[in-house]
Amino acid sequence: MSKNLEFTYKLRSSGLRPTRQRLKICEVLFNRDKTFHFTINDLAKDISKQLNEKISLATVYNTVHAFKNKGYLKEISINSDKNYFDTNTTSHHHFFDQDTNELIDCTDEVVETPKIKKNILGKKINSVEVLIKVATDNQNQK
Amino acid sequence: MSKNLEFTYKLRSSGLRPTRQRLKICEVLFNRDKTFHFTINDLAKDISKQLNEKISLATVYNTVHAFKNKGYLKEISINSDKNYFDTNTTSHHHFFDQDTNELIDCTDEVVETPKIKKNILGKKINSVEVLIKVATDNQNQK
DNA sequence: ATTATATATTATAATTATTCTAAACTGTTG
DNA sequence: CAACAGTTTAGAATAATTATAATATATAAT
Ligand SMILES: [Mn+2]
Ligand SMILES: [Mn+2]
Ligand SMILES: [Zn+2]
Ligand SMILES: [Zn+2]
Repeated sequence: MSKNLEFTYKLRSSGLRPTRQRLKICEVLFNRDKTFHFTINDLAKDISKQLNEKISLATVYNTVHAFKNKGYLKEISINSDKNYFDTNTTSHHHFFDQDTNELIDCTDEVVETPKIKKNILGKKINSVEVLIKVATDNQNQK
Repeated sequence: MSKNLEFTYKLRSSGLRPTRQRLKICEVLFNRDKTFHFTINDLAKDISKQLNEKISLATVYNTVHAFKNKGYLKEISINSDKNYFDTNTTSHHHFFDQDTNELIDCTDEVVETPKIKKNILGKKINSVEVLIKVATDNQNQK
C-alpha cells in the first residue's frame, strides 16, 4: 500500500482528510499510467464495479469538485450533454470525436498553442486552448 | 414590416412554417446590427419583456434547436453552468470572461486559427476553435 | 486511550435544465 | 372554406446537480 500512503500525504498536504472514500477515488483516478477524461457518472459506475464497497453519488460529486479546487483535476465543457473532467491538469488541446463523444488529448506535434495578439483591457489570460471537432469522413456534414 | 417579410421567406425557404412565435424569435435574434451570444433562458426573458405576448418555454427550446439545425444558430459549450447559442454561425474564436460568464468574439487580429498537423485516422476535421479564458488581473489565481 | 471537535459521508429532498406528451391551435393547400 | 400536417402549449417526466440534516469518521486535545 505504498500508493495509498502517497495519496494520504497528498490529501493531507492540501488540507483534505484522507478518508476511505477519497483514497478509493484517488486510486481509481490517479493510480494509472496515462491521464484520462471522465464524467462523474462514469466515475461513479467505475467505482461501484471496481470496488466491493459503494460510495454515495453525493460524495463522488463532492470529492471530484474538491479535487478540482485543489488542482488535481480539470473541468472541461465541450458538449452540452456531458461534462468532463480531466486528470491531465496541464494546459493542453483536445480532439472531440463527435461520433463517440470521446475526448482525446492533442500533443504538441498536432497543434501549437496560438499566440494571442490582443487582450481585453484589465483582464489576465488564464488559458488558451484549442478544440478540434472531428467526425467520420462521410458526406454527412450536419 | 419588410424585415418580417424577409424572415418569412427565410423560414419558408428552409421548410419551417413562419409562425407568429418563430417570427418574433427571429426579430429578437436577427434584427440587430451585431451578432451576440445568449442562453435559452435569457432569450425567453428577453422575449417576455420586449413583447406583450408570451411564448411558451418549450417553444423557445424547440425554435432555438430548429434554428440551430437549419444553421441559423451555433451552440457553444464552454461552461458547465451555462449553455450558449451564438448568432454568429461562422467559425470563430472566443474570449470567455470568467468574472462575468460573458462570451466575446475574437477577431483575426486577436488570434489566428492554428494549423492542425496531424489528424485522427478516418476522421474529418469539422472545426478548429480557440478559447481564451480571462479574468480580472488580481493575484487570485484560483 | 478517551473524549471533543471539526469535517465528511450518506440518503434523500430540492432545484435546475431540458425533453416529452397529448391536446388545442394555426398555417398552408386544394 | 374545409382538411391536414405541423406547431404551440401547459404541464408532466427525466436527468444532472446541489442542498439538507442526521450519522459517522478523522484528528486534536485531554
Ligand atoms: Mn441541445
Ligand atoms: Mn461544477
Ligand atoms: Zn485532456
Ligand atoms: Zn461567438
